[in-house]
Amino acid sequence: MELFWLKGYGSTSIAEILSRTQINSGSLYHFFPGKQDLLLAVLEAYREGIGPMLLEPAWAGVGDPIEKVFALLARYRGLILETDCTYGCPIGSIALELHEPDEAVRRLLAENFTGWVAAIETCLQEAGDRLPASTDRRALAELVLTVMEGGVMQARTYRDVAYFDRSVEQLRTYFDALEKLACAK
Amino acid sequence: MELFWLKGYGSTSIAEILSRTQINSGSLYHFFPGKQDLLLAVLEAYREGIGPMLLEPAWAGVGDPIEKVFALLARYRGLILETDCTYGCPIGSIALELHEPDEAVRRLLAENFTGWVAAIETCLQEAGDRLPASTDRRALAELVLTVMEGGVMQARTYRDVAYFDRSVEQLRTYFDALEKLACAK
DNA sequence: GTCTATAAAAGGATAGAC
DNA sequence: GTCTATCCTTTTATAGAC
Repeated sequence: MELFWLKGYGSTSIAEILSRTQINSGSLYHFFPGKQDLLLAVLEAYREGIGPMLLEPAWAGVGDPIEKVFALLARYRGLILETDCTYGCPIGSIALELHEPDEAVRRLLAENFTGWVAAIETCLQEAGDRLPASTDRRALAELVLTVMEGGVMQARTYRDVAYFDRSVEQLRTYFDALEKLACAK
Repeated sequence: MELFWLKGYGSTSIAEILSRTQINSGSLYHFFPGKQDLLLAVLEAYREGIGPMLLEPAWAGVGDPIEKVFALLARYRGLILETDCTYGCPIGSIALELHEPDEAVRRLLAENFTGWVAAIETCLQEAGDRLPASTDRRALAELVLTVMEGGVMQARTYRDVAYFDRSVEQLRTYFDALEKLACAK
């Protein structure tokens, strides 16, 4: 999991995985028929971890549903800082690295996005009439993912978290405008 | 250029480049000392092509500066459709594929983003007081790039252009809100 | 500058004893 | 289930004649 995140799927060799885990070739291949099966397992682990490993820590002590959205983005900001601005979303990176993924891999990538977006969408629904009734909450939740992925990509390319911050700040301005619109009605 | 776009940098072999171009190994290495030098040349070509190959075609017949922003996004929508929703931005894909790029590569990736964003920023400045004076035009231009990259990533992962469309539609709503704000003042 | 042949290493995966 | 040894392919890059 960590090697695929740090180096990417293609650039991680089986030899490196064996050395890192102190496992022998025979044992690994006993459980995982091929390298791609390792990727499938990793993507399943990410999917299962969205709640307990990502959202719950990010949302500890945060009750307001709209603040939850920005608390999650703040968590990514922390990851960017912790990695000296080299952070890449493991799902997004693999989604762009693999140009002709197996259908099973593609589906797991999509399921990861869907799980993430669904959690945000729930927040936006909890926000009720603080957002305009006309707002497509799913589309807005997808925009939040878009902002995270696009912000992470630019922060990493420039090695500067300010690129992430500016996109998030624009998203905040958009939310403020939506709240104002909902209020006016 | 095309092979790196279609297959990624790591998954494109020199042998494939030789076969595709009908060039022999000796000739290629005479001009390009190593594979990475090919990547540098490709990234320079993309940078030089932003205007003539991307913006000018996308903006043909479009005068309104804000419509130019969405015309460019519409161009990407066309690319997504032309590739059966497998389109990946060549710059963004390589930015996420390479986890420890050479400084020269990283800088060229950043320069590509900067050129793209600068063109959008110019549009936003041309929009003048149709946007609030308080709007950070650079940050907003970066958000446009963010939306393109995030939208392309999701459309590709889901193999469905609707994911791109929804993020762009949200961006449009944001622009509408900004224009309304500017008008009210 | 271009050609063919090939080096040298790294890659994923397997064999077969234990 | 785990161990060591190794197979076979692919990969980037080079050698050296022309």
